[in-house]
Formats: sequence, structure tokens, C-alpha cells
Amino acid sequence: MEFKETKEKFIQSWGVLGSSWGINKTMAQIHALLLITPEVLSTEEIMKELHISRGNANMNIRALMDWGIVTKSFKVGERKDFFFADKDIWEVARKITRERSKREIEPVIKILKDLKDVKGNDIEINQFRETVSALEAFTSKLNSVIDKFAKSDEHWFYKKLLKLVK
Amino acid sequence: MEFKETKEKFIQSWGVLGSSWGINKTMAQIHALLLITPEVLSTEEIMKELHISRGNANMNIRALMDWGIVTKSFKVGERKDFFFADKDIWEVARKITRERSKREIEPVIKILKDLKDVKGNDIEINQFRETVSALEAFTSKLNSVIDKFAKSDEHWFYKKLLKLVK
DNA sequence: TAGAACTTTCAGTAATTAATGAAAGCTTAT
DNA sequence: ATAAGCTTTCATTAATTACTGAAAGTTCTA
Repeated sequence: MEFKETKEKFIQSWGVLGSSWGINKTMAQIHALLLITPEVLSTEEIMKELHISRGNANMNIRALMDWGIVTKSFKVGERKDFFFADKDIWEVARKITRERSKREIEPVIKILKDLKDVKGNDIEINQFRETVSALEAFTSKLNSVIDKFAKSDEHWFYKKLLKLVK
Repeated sequence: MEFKETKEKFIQSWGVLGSSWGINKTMAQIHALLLITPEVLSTEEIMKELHISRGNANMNIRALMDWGIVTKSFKVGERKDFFFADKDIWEVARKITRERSKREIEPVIKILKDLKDVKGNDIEINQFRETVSALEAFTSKLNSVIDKFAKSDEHWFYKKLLKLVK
């Protein structure tokens, strides 16, 4: 297989994985492209490589910067912006994890905490309270693991993981 | 707040959480409804409660059964199917985790394993190989943790988690 | 302060994904 | 064998989500 095809297959696959995890396809593809590119890339270059429009490129590059996994950089004598991705996969995983927890899990925990205070003694309400409490307990626990992960350094977590899987 | 509203808010929130994790809204809502309902429900009842069509209800109930988190049951003297959800949240989490790993993570690992064998010595190809290897290592590790989790009983994993977070 | 080089926005459009409901398919009872 | 009661399918339609590209905005240079 040609390197060009290999590269395309990788970008493509990463896009598919992204969409099934709620990250939009183009965002995942731009990230994939930057991950495997040793130098920085301009918006133009990203547009050309992925055959996407300026607006689309701009929006998704910004989203990647918001997530903290892509950084803007400059070249002397050039006015254009250039971009590169953090190549440390653990760091990337930590940032994504943290960001998604903040956006998706934390608001749900907040709602669950409220809802489990519902008053009443019907069998229906009891079942409700029990389920919501169990979900809240689970989700909070999960979130605290995520938080720990997000703040950890690679070696600490890696050691722990090894123990866990052993 | 009325119990009815509380219930609706819960179903609604669970639907939102579901969509951001690649599980379709209705599927998550039916699951939420069954989780908080002490008795079994028929397709009709689910349709009425969530204001959805017969086809939609049927498709998503089947998906929930495929995932192994909802079960069909019968009532003596009735021909209709009834459904209930497994109320054990840990068990549900295990099944979802396992299912998603199988559908989404494992195929990607397979592709990454192939791609990292790309031949060549350009700086570009070296960066590619390095990134893909790192992703593969990370994803495989993650998957083995998931697998361990999926096979574990609650107490084993809970104890491990406690240690991890401590 | 004019205009070139570049970035951002956003209304309109396209693509994707989910939902509907009528029809076809089963199953059971007589 | 048939019809009632129920489930499943799937072509059509609706809703959602993502993308485009032209125009407006910004920044830098001279």
C-alpha cells in the first residue's frame, strides 16, 4: 500500500471513530492529520488535504483549540496562522476525557442529585428514587476516576492500570 | 415538582446524555422509562408514554434487547409482549461497555495494527508510524481495562476503583 | 488611512440520521 | 382454513447536524 493511501485510511478511520463518540467527523480528521504531520500546517493546507471548505476548517480547528489538543503557531516572515497537534497521546486522552466529563457528565450528575430528592411513597416513586440514586452513585464514582485520570501523570496512571488489569 | 414532571425530566436528561454518547435519543429514553418502572410495560404503553410511533418503539426496544439490557416477558392470559430493564446499574454499565468496545474500539485496533506496519524512512513516515503505534498501544490498553471491567463482578471492580481513586 | 492578507461568521444548502405509519408477516384460537 | 391480535419491516418524510462560500471583520504594512 502507498503511504498516501495508508495516511488516508488512518484519517478516515479516525473520523469514523470520532463520529461514534460524539466528536464530529471533520474535527477528528483534522486532528488525525495534524497528529501524523511532523510540521505545522496552515488552514489552506488542511483544506486542501481534506477537501473541506474554509468555514468548516476554521470552525473545527477552533474547536480543537478549545479542547486544548491543537495549538496555533507562527512562522517568521509569514502572516498566516499555522497549527500543530500535541503528539502525546496520554495528554490528549486526558484533555478529551476532562472536557467531555465537564460538558456531558457533570451536568447530568447535577440533575440526578436534584431528582433523587423527589417526595412520595408509591411503589413507583420508590423505584424511581432507587434507580436515580444508583445512577447518581455510579456516575459520580465514574467521574471521580475520570477526574483523577485527567490530573494524573502518565506514569502514575499507567502503573495503576497495570495493577488493575493484572 | 410533580412526580410526573420529575419523571419526564429524568427521561429527557437520559435521552440527551445518550445522544452525546452515540446512543440514539429514543433508545436511551425507552431505557430510562423501563429503568424507573417497577412493572413490565407493553409496546403500546411505551408508545403512549413517550409519544412515539410503533415502528420507532419496536426498533429501539429490539436494539435494547440486542445490547442485553432489556428483556422480553409475558403475562399469563395475554398475548402481548412486555418488557423490563435490568435494574442493576453496574451490570448495565458492563454490558454497554462491552458492546461498544466490540463495535467501535476493536475494529479500530485492528486497523491501527495494520497501518503501523507501513514501510519507509521519511520523516513523514516515521512520524506516522510513531503516532499510530502510540495510539494502538493506548487503545489496546484501554480495551483490556474495559474487558476486565466487563467481566468483573461489582465488588471486585468497586474495590479496585476505590484504590485507584484514593 | 488604504488596501492587502488573512480569519471569522453565518445564512443557506446538503448530507445524515431518526421517526412515521401503512402494509406485510407471524401466531394462536376456533 | 381463517380471522383476530399482535409484531416487524421499510419506503417515505421529518428532524438534526454538518458544510459551504461569500461577505464582513481584523490586523498588518507602508
